[in-house]
Amino acid sequence: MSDLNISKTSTTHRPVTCENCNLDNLCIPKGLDRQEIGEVALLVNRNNIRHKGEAIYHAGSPFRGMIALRSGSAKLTSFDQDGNELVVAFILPGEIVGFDGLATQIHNCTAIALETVNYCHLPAHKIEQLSLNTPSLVNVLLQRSCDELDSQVQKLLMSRRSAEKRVANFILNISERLRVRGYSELEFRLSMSREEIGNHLGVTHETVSRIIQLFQSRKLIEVKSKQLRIMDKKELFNYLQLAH
Amino acid sequence: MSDLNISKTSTTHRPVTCENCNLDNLCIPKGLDRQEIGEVALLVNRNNIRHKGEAIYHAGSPFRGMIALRSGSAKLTSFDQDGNELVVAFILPGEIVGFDGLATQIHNCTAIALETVNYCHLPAHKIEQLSLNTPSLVNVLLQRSCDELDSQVQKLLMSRRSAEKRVANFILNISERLRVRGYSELEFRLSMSREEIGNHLGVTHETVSRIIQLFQSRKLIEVKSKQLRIMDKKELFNYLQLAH
DNA sequence: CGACGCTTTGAGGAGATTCAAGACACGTGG
DNA sequence: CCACGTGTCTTGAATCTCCTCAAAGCGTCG
Repeated sequence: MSDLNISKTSTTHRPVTCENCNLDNLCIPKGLDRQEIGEVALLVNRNNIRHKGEAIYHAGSPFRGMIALRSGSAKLTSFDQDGNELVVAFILPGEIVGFDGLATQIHNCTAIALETVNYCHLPAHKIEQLSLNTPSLVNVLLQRSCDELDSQVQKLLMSRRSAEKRVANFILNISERLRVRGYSELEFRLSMSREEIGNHLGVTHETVSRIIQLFQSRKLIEVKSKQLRIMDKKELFNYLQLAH
Repeated sequence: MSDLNISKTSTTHRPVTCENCNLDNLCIPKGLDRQEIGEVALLVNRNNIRHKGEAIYHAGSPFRGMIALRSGSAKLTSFDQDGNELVVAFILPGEIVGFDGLATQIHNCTAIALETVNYCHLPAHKIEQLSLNTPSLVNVLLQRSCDELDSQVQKLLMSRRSAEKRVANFILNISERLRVRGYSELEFRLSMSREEIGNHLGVTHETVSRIIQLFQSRKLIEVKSKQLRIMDKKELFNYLQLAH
């Protein structure tokens, strides 16, 4: 059972809306005031489910709107002209996808569940509606999309470093994102395959495997299949600073 | 004298504003109606000049607002913790920078002129102002920022291909962007150094140089220092399709 | 005209890939 | 509950692409 599947929703019996969602400080509502959150909440479809391997949306299909993950994890992928997959990002609870369809109104990427996911959906036509009544929503989307741009630049910076540093950074990055979401930062399950990690980082799955074993042999981490435990976070961090 | 410096502004003697700018179908006004363009035009500072090597804004400084290049060219760069430069993008007339400061209100990147540039400036505080009177402006910014995200994904896809393909794609990409802007698509001046090209593509300047010479020896291009002529565009394009 | 920076070219080496094979984990059905 | 089969992960050896280091050529600008 994946750590990411553990339900963290409120224990009351009221239906969960944006107002009482535990992810409100991460997701679309971040930065909106109470009233604005209420307006968004009215337009969001909740409790959509996808199982492992199922797509939330497909590249080439019309813009569906914004998707906010509530539980589980997903990957955002793109395909080149030969059909080769590129894992653009891994998506954790509270994170938003869909920007890849906003500019052209056609999705540029495919979002696929890595395990059972529950997500909220703000449909495309309701975004236009909201942008008239609640202009600050568009501001929020602009903010999030620029956040994405910033993190793309970070990924670009990492892509110039060695395979070891990329893997170390990947582990620390996932760890930090889980921590912010209230999960354990030192012990978690990697819901994606070595192949998908490698694809995302720009190395082969063999290289990922070798580096994970190397980190294990140096007592930086402990790995049993997809389960991962960080044993020496500080030293793992040092890896990123080292020359060479 | 750089091709990019050739003035393409209207030949009338009226001052240039967004309404009669030749770049209106590329820049911020793209997608806005006449009235909205007028509103934007009132808030834009025009005719800002920077010379080669000068910064338009610096990483770490407060968000300046959006910058639209009118003539010349620039590079958008980021720096890692060791001060290593990463060339995130090259900027041509009609293109917009500044998104890197929008999310955090602190610029994440530095924009530097590669030759004398003339740019328009939509100050940060006026953006807030516009977002109230002209909500569609924020929509436009959201569109552009998602465009940027799409093109980042394209760059990510290219970064998985061989150095030769990256250079071929780079040349074709610049060529296409110049064409759309009304410049010659087959003969132009590369305002950036081999070092900067390599940095942007993730290869060394020696490798860029070798590949440019290779393309020249195969009669795909003709290069004299920074001046470049595409001799066989079709064949250059084929390079991208080939396996291996 | 000289000096500096940018570009080109060469030789050797390192890091990551490719190909191949074996180990392990997980889900299915007996 | 265990045996089996498939897909994922690990490990090894050979290869290759690109980098590093070094030096020479060229262009540009004071």
